[in-house]
Amino acid sequence: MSQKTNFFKKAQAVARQIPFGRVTSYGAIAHYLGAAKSARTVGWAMKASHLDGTVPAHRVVNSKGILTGKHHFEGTNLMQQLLENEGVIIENFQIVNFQEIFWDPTIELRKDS
DNA sequence: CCCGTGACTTCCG
DNA sequence: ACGGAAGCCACGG
Repeated sequence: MSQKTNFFKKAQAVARQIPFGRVTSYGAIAHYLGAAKSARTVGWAMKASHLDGTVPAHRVVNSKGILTGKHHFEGTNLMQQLLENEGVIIENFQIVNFQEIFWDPTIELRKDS
């Protein structure tokens, strides 16, 4: 199986399921995976996912809605531009309507049909 | 094999 | 309420 690392694979899977115009946090994904303290590893997966090009890592920010990983993207404001392009309001590299567009996998991806 | 780093979060004092 | 330290997982040297 290609599942070298469940955490990595799962984090990428969740990030990939993020709907358009929505954002989430590392902790939310980590908590959904059952490891709230492993948020850093989620960010690692984002980096790898970004290299993979199949996961919208620009939709993933920290708990404060700040584009922490913007510096890891191409250029400097690419991440912000992508989010704004989706209708996300960002000010000073921070999502203004973060709570409004926050997408929680623990709630949205609830096994509850 | 051991140590350090990293796009974070939570707990303890 | 604020500040500092620990925790967790994976990868690189």
